[in-house]
Amino acid sequence: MVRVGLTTDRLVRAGAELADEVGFDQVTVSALARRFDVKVASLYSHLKSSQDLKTRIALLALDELADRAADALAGRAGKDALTALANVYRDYAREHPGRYAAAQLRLDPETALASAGVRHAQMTRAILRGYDLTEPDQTHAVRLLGSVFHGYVTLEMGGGFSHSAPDTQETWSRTLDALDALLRHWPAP
Amino acid sequence: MVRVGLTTDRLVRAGAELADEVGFDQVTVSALARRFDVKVASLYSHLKSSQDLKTRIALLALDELADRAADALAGRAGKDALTALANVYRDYAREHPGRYAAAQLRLDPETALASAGVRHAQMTRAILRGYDLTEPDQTHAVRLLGSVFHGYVTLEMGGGFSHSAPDTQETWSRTLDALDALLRHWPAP
DNA sequence: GAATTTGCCTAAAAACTTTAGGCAAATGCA
DNA sequence: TGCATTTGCCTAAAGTTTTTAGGCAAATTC
Repeated sequence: MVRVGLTTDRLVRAGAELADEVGFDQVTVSALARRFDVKVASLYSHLKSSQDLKTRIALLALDELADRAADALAGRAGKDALTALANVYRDYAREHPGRYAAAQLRLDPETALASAGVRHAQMTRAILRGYDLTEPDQTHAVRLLGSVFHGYVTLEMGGGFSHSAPDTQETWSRTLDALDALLRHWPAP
Repeated sequence: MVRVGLTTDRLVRAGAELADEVGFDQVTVSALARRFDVKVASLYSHLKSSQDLKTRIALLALDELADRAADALAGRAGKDALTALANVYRDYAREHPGRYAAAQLRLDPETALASAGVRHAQMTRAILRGYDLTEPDQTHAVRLLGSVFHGYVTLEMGGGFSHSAPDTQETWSRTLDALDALLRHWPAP
């Protein structure tokens, strides 16, 4: 009996690829076993459960996204940085729809805190150093940017914009213009 | 054998309640049958499939949301209307998390066109009549508003904002201030 | 009251999840 | 090198969900 060499890591990476190919909600322990040509039960030495697999894929995606974001932000500031970060999210979602969906998985609070989610918030905050916002407003702005990035990407990928006229690339760049303008002239309460 | 009086409509409404209680992804034909104390197969006279059930719950949610939005917008304009619409989404998501999740279900294009999704876009556009935007910019703004509303509500409900300081109500109202300011001074390309 | 339709049933197959226990390959150690 | 232990994948089996097919009795129609 030849051993395939399964590890949690290989399984999670394969699960992420599977997610991109067939959709995150189609990722199943059975499908993964099939992909490795191995019996289903064998995966349970490496994964606690189906939920465990999904959580690990989510954490992988959050990590990859944070790495890309860190890369993109290096040496940039102001609108340049804003655009770069925004494009990281949008491009990642297009290249890896299954992983992006995974990154949206609701994590329990402890897992969330240990995840790269924290890095994401920090990087968004870093962008705001290029603008002139006082502390409480920075937090509001971090949340607003997160909402726009995530909301836009989700709606665009879900086909929410597909039936109307101006193409979405145009809206995307106008949205970034608008956000930049907003951050430069953040309204008082 | 007493008849329970199942109909597609009752099943869908019960499915929506179930979604709010246990989460949309836990909604299953089996669970629904259990709730009516009826055998699973009996539901298949009223529902084509599990997917069919989910789609119908999504359509119900979109409809309810559109009805609430129409109500809220009646007699309002400008920032007043903007705030009202935004709060409809946020409140609905809080009151009916399962239904709100259902509303995010990806529908096939024909179903989407027949859904209340169209009404949502129209109402968002109606708000923009209170601001001074030319045609292509209106579409960009509709998309931006949709992104912010959906993104914010999703992140807030997913706990994405829960570990930081200023409370989310404050961010929400500052976000609406910011959007209002942005629409009043929409930047040229 | 008989005929038809309708509603819920039993039965059964297929897929996924998860646990328990087994055997052989890999690894560690004298 | 040879033996003991650990590790990796296996078989077996039970539980859940989805879906189809066919049956019987209640409700509706005439």
